[in-house]
Amino acid sequence: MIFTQEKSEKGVKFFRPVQKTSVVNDIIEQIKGLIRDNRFGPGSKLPSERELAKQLGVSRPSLREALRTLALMGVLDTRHGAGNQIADSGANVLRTPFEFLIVFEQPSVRDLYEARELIEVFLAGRAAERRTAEELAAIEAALADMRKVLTDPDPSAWTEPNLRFHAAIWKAAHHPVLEHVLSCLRQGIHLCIETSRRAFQSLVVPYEIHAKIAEAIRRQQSETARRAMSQHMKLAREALQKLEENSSK
Amino acid sequence: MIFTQEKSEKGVKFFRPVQKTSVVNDIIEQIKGLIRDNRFGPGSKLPSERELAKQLGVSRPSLREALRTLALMGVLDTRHGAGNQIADSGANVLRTPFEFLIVFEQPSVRDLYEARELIEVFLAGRAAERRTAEELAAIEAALADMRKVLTDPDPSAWTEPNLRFHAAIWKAAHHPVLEHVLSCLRQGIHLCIETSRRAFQSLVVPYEIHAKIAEAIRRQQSETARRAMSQHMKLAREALQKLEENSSK
DNA sequence: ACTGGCAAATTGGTCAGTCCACCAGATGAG
DNA sequence: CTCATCTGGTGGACTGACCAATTTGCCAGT
Repeated sequence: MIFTQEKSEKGVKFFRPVQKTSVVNDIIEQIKGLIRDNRFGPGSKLPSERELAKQLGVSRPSLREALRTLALMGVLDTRHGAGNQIADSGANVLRTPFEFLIVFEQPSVRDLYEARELIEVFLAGRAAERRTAEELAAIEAALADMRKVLTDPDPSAWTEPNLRFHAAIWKAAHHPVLEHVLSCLRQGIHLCIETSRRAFQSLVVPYEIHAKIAEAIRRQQSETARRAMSQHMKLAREALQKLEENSSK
Repeated sequence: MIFTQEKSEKGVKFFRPVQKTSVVNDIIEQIKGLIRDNRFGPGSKLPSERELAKQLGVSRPSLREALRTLALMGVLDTRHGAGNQIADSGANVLRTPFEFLIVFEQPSVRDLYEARELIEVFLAGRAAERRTAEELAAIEAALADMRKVLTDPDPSAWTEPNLRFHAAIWKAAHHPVLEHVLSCLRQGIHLCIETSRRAFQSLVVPYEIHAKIAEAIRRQQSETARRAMSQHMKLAREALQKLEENSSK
């Protein structure tokens, strides 16, 4: 047994001159801690890289490795010429990692869709329970826009309000974690949404389902919202499946 | 106005000397592509940093920023002295980002638990449908170990087989994406599992529920497995809630 | 011939300094 | 007062160097 814990502490007056595993990991942990303790709120600006490097007692390249990592993960917003600042929300934090997850596990589209269905139905139910008046308005506004483009010759006009409709429901559910997970899932099967949409001859049927969902959320009927969303997912899944069968023929 | 865009291009004949947004982003995209196309299988070793930097036509610091990011996301395993190698699986890819997500959104424990419940029930149902004989054996082995420690004076002995039991079910569900998401959720509420476990006077009741889940999975009764897991989650949630009430008093 | 330990080569970890591109606020002309 | 321009600050990227950990293989001792 060796007892050598008391290293002579230099007169450190800055942050904490690194102690743990690697310099970069330590920097990241420190910044994470600062965010957690609300020392840096979302959107607040960090000191310049040169200044921060001096305070942390590390070189700029090392600091940059840490900042880059955080930026890539969506924790920081880095603008050339301007500075680094904490991101406004954790909306993008899962994006890049999720892409790698899909690259690694290479799940089937069907599995992704089932996961989406699971969470989407859940959030629809919660949205019916917790939506505020403003959030309901956003949902119904998106629905109205969907109605407008029902007869639009360009079917891609449907995409934007459709996306907005679902996103509004997610927001109304007040569950940011699942919201972001779902957002990543949706991105993973984005192509499939596009293709399955084309499987419908008419947009009238899907529109009516969306309207049913919105109605249930308006009346705060959780179970009805869940059923309607479930029906929506089921139809979309079937359309997707039909498309796969056609393409495999 | 100065027009100085056409720098003389050195004779680069290696990979592709960077084209897009930033150097680091481009490197990450290239490596991601290499993994996706199975040019680098899981566990395979990358060239040394100096070599890779030369091939990519970038400086070592830039390359290191990229590698560091990938390492922190769990895509790469970096060992000092040895080299960089692709991770064995995407198991850790979401870990760190998820921590940041929780730091950012600061969700309530209740919300996290609801999310866990949602996915856990879903996976239990799938496990009943898709488990292989080996996976069932792993589940029942964990259950047997849980039975052994029922009378153990040290309540923390319960934790390990309990964790193994759930992990075995996740594996048997064959849905890696949701499995990893759930794993991160569980980690986020890890403390709560510990505390809620202490809320039970006896471990007999929770053991019986686990046995019920395993039985349903054995008989491949999906809906029964879902109901049992749902019951398990409900009890744990109530225990957690009771604990919160006591601590707030 | 075998084995154990030591040393050199390899590779990641860190640093200092330099130059370039970009953004923003100050500054001066209209 | 308005607007174009300039300048200081900031991030982006590179070079070169040195340190530290690991691996490898050679060599001495058995």
